[in-house]
Amino acid sequence: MGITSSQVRQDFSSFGGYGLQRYGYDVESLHQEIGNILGLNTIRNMIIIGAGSLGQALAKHKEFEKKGFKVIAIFDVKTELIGQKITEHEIRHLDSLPHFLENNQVDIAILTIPENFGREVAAYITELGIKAIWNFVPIELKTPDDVIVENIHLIDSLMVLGYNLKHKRRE
Amino acid sequence: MGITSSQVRQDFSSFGGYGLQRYGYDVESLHQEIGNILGLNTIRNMIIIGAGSLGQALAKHKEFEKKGFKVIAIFDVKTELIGQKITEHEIRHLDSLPHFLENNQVDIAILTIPENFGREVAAYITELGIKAIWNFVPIELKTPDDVIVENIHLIDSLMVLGYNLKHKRRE
DNA sequence: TAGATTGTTAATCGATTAACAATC
DNA sequence: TAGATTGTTAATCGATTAACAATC
Repeated sequence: MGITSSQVRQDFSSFGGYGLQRYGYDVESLHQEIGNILGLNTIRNMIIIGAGSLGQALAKHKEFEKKGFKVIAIFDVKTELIGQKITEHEIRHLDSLPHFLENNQVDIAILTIPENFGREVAAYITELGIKAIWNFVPIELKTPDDVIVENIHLIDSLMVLGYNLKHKRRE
Repeated sequence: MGITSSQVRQDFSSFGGYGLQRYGYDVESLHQEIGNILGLNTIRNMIIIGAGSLGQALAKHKEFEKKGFKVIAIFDVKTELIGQKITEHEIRHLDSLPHFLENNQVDIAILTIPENFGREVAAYITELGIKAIWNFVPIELKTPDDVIVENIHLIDSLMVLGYNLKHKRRE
């Protein structure tokens, strides 16, 4: 992974000692422990907001659930999409979100909507009590202090790649 | 964007001076200049390897081309996918890649294949002369020194979000 | 000229790496 | 006990922030 042994030990020790001097680490229990730290043993319910091709692709992705991240609903505003089925989920209208939240625990909202709706929808869902956003919209969301945002900015990543390609620089 | 004015000036000055003291920056020409640095005015031809839902979603994404990143072909190995149309592109068999490369300039390969094929396919395409990989496979690719890799590790990002959520920490 | 803002140097901060003592 | 490897302290490195002189 391009990481030094020093860094590995340094990082592990932030969370406590997991190894046995002289013998090394027990891979099985270390793996388990890291999973605990990351909270992989608890199930997180996620909703997808924006049922475009990216939103649909994420809904179909199977790897997330294996790590405890479960998609429980998909929302959009386009009437032609409402009712359509993606995997086992019918696309719901965003207007039904407040009602949905009353009856379901939602831990994370995945934002895969067009750029121009980004701020508006982010404000809407945080007002409804969403505390974590996985943001695929290429903008910096301004959210209340207690809301956690994790960004996936695809175009930024691609531009970094383009820059490195132009300047022939690795990573 | 949560960046200090110091950092902005520091970063700009790495590439030269673009501002006028006392007056500030001319946004239009600065924007143009940053585009030049990132190479946004040159067109990059990209191919998608792996026509699953994620690969298809990226093919349909319109924002990349606006920044000069153009998808010119999609490859897979699943026979039932070959010939199927995604936007204007027919899905081609990966075996036809060498022939395709003889007749087309490819700057970037987008890897959206299952994890277990990651290393094998990366080795295959770098051997064929691909110099840049936008890697969506959740592994660290080992590639020759002159190959540029930019990773999008979705599950890592999601786990970071999960961690921050558990420990109630912002960004 | 006076003043606002850039460009640049210096200080600070945090993360990575190195060194080494603790210990199983 | 001897030696290998962890855990931790110290050194290094790079990036961010602060300070300020240059200048339009």
